[in-house]
Amino acid sequence: MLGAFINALLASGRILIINHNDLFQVLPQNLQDELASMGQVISLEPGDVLCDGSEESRYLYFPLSGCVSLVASIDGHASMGMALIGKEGMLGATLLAGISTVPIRMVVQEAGSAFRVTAQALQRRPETSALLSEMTTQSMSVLLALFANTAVCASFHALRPRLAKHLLAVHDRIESDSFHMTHQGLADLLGVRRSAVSIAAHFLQQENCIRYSRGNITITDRKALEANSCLCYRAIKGEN
Amino acid sequence: MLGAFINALLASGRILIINHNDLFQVLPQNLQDELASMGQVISLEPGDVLCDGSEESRYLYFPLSGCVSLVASIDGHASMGMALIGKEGMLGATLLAGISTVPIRMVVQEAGSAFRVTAQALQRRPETSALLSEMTTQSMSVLLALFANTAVCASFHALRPRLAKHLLAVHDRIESDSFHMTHQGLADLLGVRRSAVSIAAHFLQQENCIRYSRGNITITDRKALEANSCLCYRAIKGEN
DNA sequence: TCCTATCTGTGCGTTACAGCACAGAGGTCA
DNA sequence: TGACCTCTGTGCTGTAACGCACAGATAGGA
Repeated sequence: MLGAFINALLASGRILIINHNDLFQVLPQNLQDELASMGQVISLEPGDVLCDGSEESRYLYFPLSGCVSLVASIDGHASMGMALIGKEGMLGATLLAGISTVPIRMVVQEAGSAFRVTAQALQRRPETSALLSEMTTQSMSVLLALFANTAVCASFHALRPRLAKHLLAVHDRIESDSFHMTHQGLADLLGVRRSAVSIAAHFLQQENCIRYSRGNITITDRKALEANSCLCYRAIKGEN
Repeated sequence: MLGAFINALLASGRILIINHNDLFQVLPQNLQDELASMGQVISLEPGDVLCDGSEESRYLYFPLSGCVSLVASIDGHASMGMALIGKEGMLGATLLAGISTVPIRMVVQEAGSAFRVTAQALQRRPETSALLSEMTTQSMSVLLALFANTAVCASFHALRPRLAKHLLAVHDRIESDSFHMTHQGLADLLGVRRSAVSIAAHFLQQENCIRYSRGNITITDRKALEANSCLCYRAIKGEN
């Protein structure tokens, strides 16, 4: 519903909200205008699957708020969140080159909105086509670094710092200090048992880093949370 | 020294060995010839670092034989092999878009040779420039799938099947059934202790899948090795 | 208000691997 | 031949997380 509202505003020409995405902000105004006319703003609701990895992604998404996680899975069930993308990035470029046999789903984590445009539309005009290929390369390069970090971090770091890192990553991408996320949801993204997350989260709460209750998590002390996260968090902050 | 020999052959115009790389084989002959004149064949020796991740990769590498692993690291020491690239792929595209703060090194695992060319050279001509961007996108897309698989596999699968998977991946990329690789080397790529690899390798030897001694590994029963590997192996075979 | 589904706390045996240490075996070089 | 180095086997304790199970707490709907 938020999406429809934003869309109406966009259509009315009174607000160019798509420049809420960092990638758009750096573009010249005329290019922003042109892009805005090529796609539309949609709303992102938690659990929405923008692309399930088995089909080719027709759309590019530029989140304006909220965040989306890239979830990789094997054996049909074991899965893990590889990266979290918010308004600092884009989605969909990953699958331009064809369908991957290793399915990577794009799942909305926190509600928000995104500007959506088809790759086809961008390819029609030389300027936007050049822009597309540049953004695509850039975006995939960032994802490679994020994926690699996630892999090594998951192998070497304990759950607690990984949890802290993930919570910080979410916090970076939303406006509020609170968001909705159950222990089970976190466990799925971190690739561990729910009970393990409960223990780690309990500790972070005792340390007054966070407060949570029935799926509502609040970051109460960001500095303390950073102190409990692994060094990866700082390492990848420059990445986006 | 093998590289120099190949290079001499190439220069002599008597052999167009660069089409040993699968990506080249599909190109029209005139484009192959043109590309061949733009770069040179180099030899790959185990341990060679083609790019250490801290500098921008000036070259693109198209392996003709042997294999190269992409190694990601964190905290300065903990590291893990994210993907193995042989003559089915290319290297260097990953870092075209800029320097990554998550360093990914390209380390030669098995001796061989590669065709090397600067991105700059390819960008000079429209045909090769278009080819470059297509190969880049394609290559990064493959890497994303491989990275994701490595991450999830490392999180959910036991060491033994992962070891088997890795040995199969090496076997796929070299001519021989034997290759040089110590338990310590495998441990570094798999992100585990050397002693854990020793135990897993010992088991695979008892199962008559492999034989090894002082760094020389021989695949004696590929089918049996496949039976001991995780399903990931089959999943990613279609990926390259 | 009660019922029910969801979310969280927690316990316990099991397992895989960490982390360390040392011994023995097989090459290599003097 | 002997000294040395590298590679592998193996043993030990410690521990993080698995896998499972169940109970208590909370929210939301009937």
